[in-house]
Amino acid sequence: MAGSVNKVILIGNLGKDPEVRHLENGVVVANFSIATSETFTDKNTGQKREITDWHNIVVWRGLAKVVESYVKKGMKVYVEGKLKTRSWQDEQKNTRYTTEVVADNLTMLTRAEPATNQSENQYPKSIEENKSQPMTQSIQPEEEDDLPF
Amino acid sequence: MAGSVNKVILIGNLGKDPEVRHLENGVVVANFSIATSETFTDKNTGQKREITDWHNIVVWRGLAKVVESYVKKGMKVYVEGKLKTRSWQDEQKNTRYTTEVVADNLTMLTRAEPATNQSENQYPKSIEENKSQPMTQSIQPEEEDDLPF
Amino acid sequence: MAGSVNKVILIGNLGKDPEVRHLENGVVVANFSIATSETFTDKNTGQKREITDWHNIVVWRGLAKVVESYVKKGMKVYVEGKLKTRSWQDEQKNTRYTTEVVADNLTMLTRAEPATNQSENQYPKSIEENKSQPMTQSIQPEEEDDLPF
Amino acid sequence: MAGSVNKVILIGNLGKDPEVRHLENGVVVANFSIATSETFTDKNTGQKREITDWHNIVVWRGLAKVVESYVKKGMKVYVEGKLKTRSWQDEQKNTRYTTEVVADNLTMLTRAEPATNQSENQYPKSIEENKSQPMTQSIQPEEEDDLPF
DNA sequence: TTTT
DNA sequence: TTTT
Repeated sequence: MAGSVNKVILIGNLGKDPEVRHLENGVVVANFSIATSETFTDKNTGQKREITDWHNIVVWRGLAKVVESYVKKGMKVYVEGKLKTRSWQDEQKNTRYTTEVVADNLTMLTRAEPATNQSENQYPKSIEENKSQPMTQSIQPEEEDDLPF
Repeated sequence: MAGSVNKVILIGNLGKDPEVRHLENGVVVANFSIATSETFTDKNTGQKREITDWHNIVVWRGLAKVVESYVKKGMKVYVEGKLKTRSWQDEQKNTRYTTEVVADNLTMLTRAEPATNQSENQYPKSIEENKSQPMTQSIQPEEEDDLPF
Repeated sequence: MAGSVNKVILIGNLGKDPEVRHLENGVVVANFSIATSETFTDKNTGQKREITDWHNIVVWRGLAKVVESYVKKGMKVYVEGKLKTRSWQDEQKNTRYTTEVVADNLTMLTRAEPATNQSENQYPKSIEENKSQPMTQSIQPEEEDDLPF
Repeated sequence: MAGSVNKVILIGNLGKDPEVRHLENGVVVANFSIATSETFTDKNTGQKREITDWHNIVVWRGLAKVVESYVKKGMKVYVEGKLKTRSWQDEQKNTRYTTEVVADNLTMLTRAEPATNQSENQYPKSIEENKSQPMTQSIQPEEEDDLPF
């Protein structure tokens, strides 16, 4: 179909570290999920309540490598991409559907630190060295809080 | 969580007429799906191929009434809303998930004609006359209140 | 500055045919403006009124060539791009500012017909025939290549 | 015109504290500007360069009151709104144009501290105490009514 | 599973 | 005028 648009814009925090796979052909894929939330007033109780939505994000190739190196649990990110629903077979041979956001733009809104498999902060030296490397392409770290006003 | 954004922007065509339900409390809900597509070149064959994605749209209340009256199969619409994934139980008591776009803004990009139950094109005269009228204006939701999505 | 986003999404109709320039270095630039409008109720008179906003669009290179060939006065287009404000000197040597949308994505929402210099509707037959052809496909910037999502 | 869309999405930092005016009819308006930037490689020198764009933001009513209380110089914000160009007369009676983003949604991406008139960091004690409070939640406009932009 |  |  001609003349269509498919665009998703999200800002949210990662619930876990990304899962990164290096495919046999050398292509890299990263998956992670981010939470957004909204507050509303419960009609019955009059109380404020918060609803959290979780969004599955997929990134490919160069962007996946950046995610592998810099994006991790708890960080806030801006994600721009397309909605894609893919089908798969479950164990009972039912067709099931999963909707994901295939991101083609990602900006970190939290200060970046190199991601590690040991997310409990025991960085090996090689990762420390990454700290002094320039950031890859359009993706840059960002200071979110503690501004010196 | 503070500081999150959840926004989807789609332009696509309806595959079928919307399904509209009038709930017992008087609230109206409309569901429909729209297709977006993108073309890409198949790496192996060098051929152009088209991938179509289908998106489930939900609209509530006043916007649902407009959909009921004016939006139907084949029309192209602009939809703006939020990504929501809801869980439900299938017959085998498995938890399953469906992702939808809950729209809070909808603009018809095809000239509107009143929707009918006879979507097979037997328009009464008054509707034929509408064909020469200018396109219906942009539609906004009348309220943004505590919705139980 | 890291972590910034600059995005504009417009759907509107062209007021005039685009102006296209071929620069000495071979680069092509196209300029055109599109109108969006919104209706509101005048507080004093209770009357519905419509406000029209005009937006200056700039497209470069391959996208400008497509605009040159297919986009013309009256067509409805989807435009996605960045806000840019540039300064210039008027005749009295005052610094003045013009804000434009530099588009990197453009989709025709009106059935495309090849643009002509005779925009006053004296279409040669070959263009009339185009009227029955399916809408021209979505136009993407050059860098969107064969991705196997 | 029917079927139009006018949407701007920005993430950037405020260059100065907002200017807030309380109009005679009680309506509040806030103006501020935010910077976005992008980096690119200079074709001639091969050097990385950064271009900063400044965007004029206007917010009305309830949202302006929140800006008055919480948003200030240096903070990073998400802004969603409409592009509006208004004309005015300069001293030489030339018609000039200014383009602004009239925001209807604003989310602080920096931890909020109450704005003060003394923006030179002489916080009274009560405001220091506020520093330990959680970030203000996402801010929505309380109404979308007949605005005289 | 995140975040305030 | 911001930010890194």
